[in-house]
Amino acid sequence: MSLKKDNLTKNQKIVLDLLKNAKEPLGAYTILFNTEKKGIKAPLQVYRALDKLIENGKVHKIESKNSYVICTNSECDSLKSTSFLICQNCDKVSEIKQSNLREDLSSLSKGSDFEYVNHNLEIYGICKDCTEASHS
Amino acid sequence: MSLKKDNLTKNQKIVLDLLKNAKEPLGAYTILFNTEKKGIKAPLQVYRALDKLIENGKVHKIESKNSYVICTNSECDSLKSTSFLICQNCDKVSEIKQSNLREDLSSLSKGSDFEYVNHNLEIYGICKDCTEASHS
DNA sequence: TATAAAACTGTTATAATATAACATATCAAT
DNA sequence: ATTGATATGTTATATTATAACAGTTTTATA
Repeated sequence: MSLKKDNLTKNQKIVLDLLKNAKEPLGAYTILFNTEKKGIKAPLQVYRALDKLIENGKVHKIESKNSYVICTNSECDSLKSTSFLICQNCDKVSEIKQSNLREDLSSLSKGSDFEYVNHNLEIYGICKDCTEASHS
Repeated sequence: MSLKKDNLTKNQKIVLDLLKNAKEPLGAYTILFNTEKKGIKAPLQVYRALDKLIENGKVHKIESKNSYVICTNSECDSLKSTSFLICQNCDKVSEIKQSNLREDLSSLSKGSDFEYVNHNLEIYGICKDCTEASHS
């Protein structure tokens, strides 16, 4: 029957759990330091877990920060494309869920005779909370 | 009179010249190895030159590749935002020049109560040349 | 249920990317 | 000429990521 098992392995669960509770993106070595008590001892164990979690679409990498966040986009149709709003003040990251972004970028690419496959969008600015805080 | 001098320094020129002639994005250490004959001897000299060139908008960093390209966008209004088409086949990079992208992303951000400042967009796919080559 | 293939683990070492710290030199405005 | 800002040269080190290899567990199926 070969029902592809989707369960996570021990190390993958440890890393995913940490990211679930993180308030901002975490670097691989921050993940390492915070999972040592749970048995993860070497960078490779972290990177291997991250690789699989990214492959599954459960985690994304923020390229411009070399750090990792949990996927919060339940309708994440495209595993390989990512779109983020990153607050320059508090470092919080939120995922953009607008579904037509993919189509928009695809047709934008077509305008340059470029065949779109996936994308990585990182928008920097100030989040709502920080804007409000500065007005008070 | 204090006319802000915009001329580049020796190291900045060396690095910029190399990038001008590059067919694809170059990593900092590739830049280092290729400028040693011109007198650049240490990573820091490369990184410092790159920092300034990026600040001037003459060079951009491709975050997902940790590499650097010359700015080819003459109307580059926003020094800090970048938008690229990156060919997965030949590694060639072209800059997107569509001027309303900035506005589009800004209003997209507003929809999430996020105050847009700048962005970094990396679209992966297949360039025209590679598409044509594969059909022949 | 034996077994082979595939996936995951543990570990050590090392590669690739980037910055800190400090001394000196050059530039540019008064 | 002097000062303040900016650039340079250099050594050391920090940060991020992968290679290589041996051993173990899981999974599919013969």
